[in-house]
Amino acid sequence: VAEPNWLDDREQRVWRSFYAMRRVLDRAIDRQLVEAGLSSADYDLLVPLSEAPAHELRARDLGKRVGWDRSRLSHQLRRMEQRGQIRRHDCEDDARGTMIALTGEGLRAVKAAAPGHVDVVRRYFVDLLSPAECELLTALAAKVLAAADITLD
Amino acid sequence: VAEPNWLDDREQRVWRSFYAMRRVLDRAIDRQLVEAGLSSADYDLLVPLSEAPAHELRARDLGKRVGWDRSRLSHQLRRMEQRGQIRRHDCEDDARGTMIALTGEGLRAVKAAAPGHVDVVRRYFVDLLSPAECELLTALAAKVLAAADITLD
DNA sequence: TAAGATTGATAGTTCAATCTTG
DNA sequence: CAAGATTGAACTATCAATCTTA
Repeated sequence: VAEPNWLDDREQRVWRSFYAMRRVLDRAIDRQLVEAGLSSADYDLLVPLSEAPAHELRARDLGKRVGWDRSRLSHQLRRMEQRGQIRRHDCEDDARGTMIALTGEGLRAVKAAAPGHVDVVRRYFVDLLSPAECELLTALAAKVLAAADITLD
Repeated sequence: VAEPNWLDDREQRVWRSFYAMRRVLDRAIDRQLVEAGLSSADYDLLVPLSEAPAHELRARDLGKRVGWDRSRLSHQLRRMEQRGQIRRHDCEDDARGTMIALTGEGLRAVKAAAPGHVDVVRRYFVDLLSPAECELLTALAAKVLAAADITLD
C-alpha cells in the first residue's frame, strides 16, 4: 500500500478549475436548450441524426458517435420517440438492428435550437480561447481520450 | 435575425474534443468512486466537509463551495443522511440555517475513496499536462468562470 | 457464444412551489 | 420582501437482467 501521490497546489488548482468550468458550461448549455424545448441528451442525439444521410442512423452507430452505452441510448430514444422527435424501424440488413430516423418535428427542433446553442458555446468557451489555447486543448483532449482507449472518428 | 455565427473546423474540433474529454473523465471518476461505494455527488460534498473545521459546514456555505443550488443540495443531503454519511442539526446563529456535519462513517468513506480518486484524476488528466499546459488551462477556466460571473474562493 | 437492443430498479438533477425566519 | 431550506414531480443516467438474432 504505497503512500497516495496527492496533488500539489498547482495540480489541485488546475483540476478544481477544470471541474468548475465543466459544471458552468453544462449549466449554460442546459439552460439555453431547455428554452428551446430540448434536453442536452436530446440535442446530443439530434445533431448526428441531422447530419446523417437520409436523416437516419442505426442505433449501434449512433451510440458509437456519442459514446453512449446501449441502455442509456435505448431509454433516451424511447423518450424521444414518445415526444415525436425520432421514429424507430427495423434494420433491413440485420434483424438484430434498429434504425433511428429523425422526424420532421425532430429536425425542426434541432434546427431551431442550433443557433442559440452555438451562441452559448461561443460565449462561454470558444470565443474565450486564444489560438494557442485552442491547439493545446485539442491536443490535451486527444491525450485524455487515448488514455481511455478512445479515438474520435 | 442575424445569420448564425457557426463554428469553423478548428473551433468545432476543439469543442467536440472538449465535450468528449469531459464525458470520459466523468465516466472514469464515477467508476472508481462506485467501487469505493460513493457517487460523484457524495464525493463532491464529502471533500469540503472533511476539510472544514470540526468537519462541519452550514448548508448555504457548502452549496457555495460546490456551486449547487439549494434544491439539489437538499435532495443530496437527504440521501446522504439516510446512508449515515452526514448528520443535520440546527444552526445556532441563524434559525433559518442548517449545519451539515460529517459522521465517522462519512469521514471513513471519503478517506478510503480519496487515494483511488487521485489516481484516476492523475492518470486521465493531471499527469497528461505539462506545467505550461497547466497554467494555460487554469487561466482559461478562470475566463470561463468569469464569463458566468463566478469566482473560485 | 457474442452482438444488438430493451426493460426495471435505483440514484441523481432540475424546476416550481412551499415554508420559515431575518 | 429576501434568504435559507425543503419537497414533489418529471427527467436523465447507470447497472443488472433479459430477449432475440448472427
